[in-house]
Amino acid sequence: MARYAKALGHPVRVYIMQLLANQSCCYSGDLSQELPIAKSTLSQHLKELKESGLIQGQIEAPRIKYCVNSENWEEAKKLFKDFWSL
Amino acid sequence: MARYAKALGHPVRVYIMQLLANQSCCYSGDLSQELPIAKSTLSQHLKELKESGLIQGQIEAPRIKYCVNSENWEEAKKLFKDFWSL
DNA sequence: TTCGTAGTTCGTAAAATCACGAACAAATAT
DNA sequence: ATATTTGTTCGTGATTTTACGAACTACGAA
Repeated sequence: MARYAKALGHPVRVYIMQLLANQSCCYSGDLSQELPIAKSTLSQHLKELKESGLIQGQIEAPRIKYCVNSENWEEAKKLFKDFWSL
Repeated sequence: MARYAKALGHPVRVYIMQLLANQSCCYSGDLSQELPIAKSTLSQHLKELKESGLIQGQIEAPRIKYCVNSENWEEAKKLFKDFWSL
């Protein structure tokens, strides 16, 4: 729970997850264009999201596709659902 | 959203909020007994929860009663509910 | 008034976070 | 073979977080 919450504890990461929650997958480049941060900074945020388990990345040709990690996403969802009594 | 998530990004603070979610109010001393951390550390966590808006403290005789800040709690609840599509 | 209780604030230190540019790796395109 | 695109990793700082003990404040009890 705290691990997932921590991962969502930064506006950029919330933004990314909201995007992924809608379209389930995206490329780092897409994010890079929309967000006013350095590529390396973005990469770091993606890494943190990956380490939290919320997302996973798969190589696809020249770029990397980031997707929600469904299993952990559902786990987190349940934890938060219970936490907020939803 | 990120602000609330960040506040919940530590096990001790999650514990405190889970407790408060059930009984709505508690004293720092109660927490101090249950948690294996220094009083000052606990005080800091409570301060962060206060600054995030999730709780509020009111002086009551010699001790301080911490309660859920209902308004912000509901706001956070809604934000998370929407975020997770619950 | 003096003591004990409850809790905060201060000072300190170690670790983690956030952000950037530069250098790098891997694949594709020219 | 060289250049371009895509993204990671490295090195560096500034800031924040986490944690502790010690000192302090405020209140009630003896």
